[in-house]
Amino acid sequence: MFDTKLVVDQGDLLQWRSKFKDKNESNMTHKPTESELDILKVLWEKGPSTVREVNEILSLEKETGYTTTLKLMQIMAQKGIVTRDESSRTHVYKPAIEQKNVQHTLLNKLVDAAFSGSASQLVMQALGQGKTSKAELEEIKKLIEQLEGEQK
Amino acid sequence: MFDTKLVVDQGDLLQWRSKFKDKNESNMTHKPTESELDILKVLWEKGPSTVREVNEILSLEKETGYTTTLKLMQIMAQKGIVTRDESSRTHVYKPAIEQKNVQHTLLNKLVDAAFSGSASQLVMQALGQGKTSKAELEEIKKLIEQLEGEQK
DNA sequence: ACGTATCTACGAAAATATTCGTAACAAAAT
DNA sequence: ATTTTGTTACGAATATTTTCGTAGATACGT
Repeated sequence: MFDTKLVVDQGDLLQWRSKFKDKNESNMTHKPTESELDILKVLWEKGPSTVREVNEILSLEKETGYTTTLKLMQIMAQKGIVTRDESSRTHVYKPAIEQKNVQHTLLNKLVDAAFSGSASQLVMQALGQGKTSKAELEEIKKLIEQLEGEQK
Repeated sequence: MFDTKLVVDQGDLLQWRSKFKDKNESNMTHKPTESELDILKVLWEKGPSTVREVNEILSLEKETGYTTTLKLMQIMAQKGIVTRDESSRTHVYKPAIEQKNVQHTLLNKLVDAAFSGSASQLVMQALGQGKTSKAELEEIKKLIEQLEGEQK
């Protein structure tokens, strides 16, 4: 028997794994990379956009080559983080994951990684920065009261 | 005139920049990598520790080679993220940056990256997860009231 | 029709982060 | 004294993320 087909190096294996993931766990908790998140941010805020539009906005912050943005968005499409409308020549991309979901994932990661798992620590640190307006504080207080009511 | 010394490629330049940073901005906002953060977490929680101790704890979560942990901690020492006591043969490492600082940095990064700059959005999302006890909610409410008092 | 601008696809280089093998040495055990 | 164990240092291999150059195709202006 030949075993040629069974010879697989680790690199291939890892690549295969991530492809598998992509296909089968489309509703998993995506962890966009930092650059990907930058792009998502634009799409969430501005709605469906072309590569050029996204690149223009990113360029305000940071020198960013057009093909760099293009490539990233292509990768994101492949990963299922965004979808794109290819009906016209210049494709239009939109997010395929909700901002809420990503917030949820990253928040938990942060709580776990830097706040010893204590969400309230994180909240207090966040409030302590003085960036929160009186109205927002009121709103948060309301939420807390509501939550306290729910708890038995 | 010779201009040989002025020929510098981009790779070198970037490397030089990061070295410069390391030397001169020791109190800058360090952005530990994910692995580095894992290690810091242990050091913050357990206090000064040896590589073996850290590695043992990390191994509970995830297969982690001893020399991998060692190398990471050496790099961190070089970056100034940790310091180490070399007086005995087995070095003892301790954090050189405060958990508060890292929390602050990462929190701001997250607010900016995923919450469109709105800290209150983040807070509400965090509270909404139902992971916060009644006592903690009370504490947060007190903080809010205190903050409201301060604001003119 | 021709040239210019714009777009996608793609591969590969560069930058960054992580993992690990090996050597050298010191301490401890036998 | 010799072996075994534990430790650091270090370089290199892997993996991941980011950047970019180039080719080919399509639209647009003249």
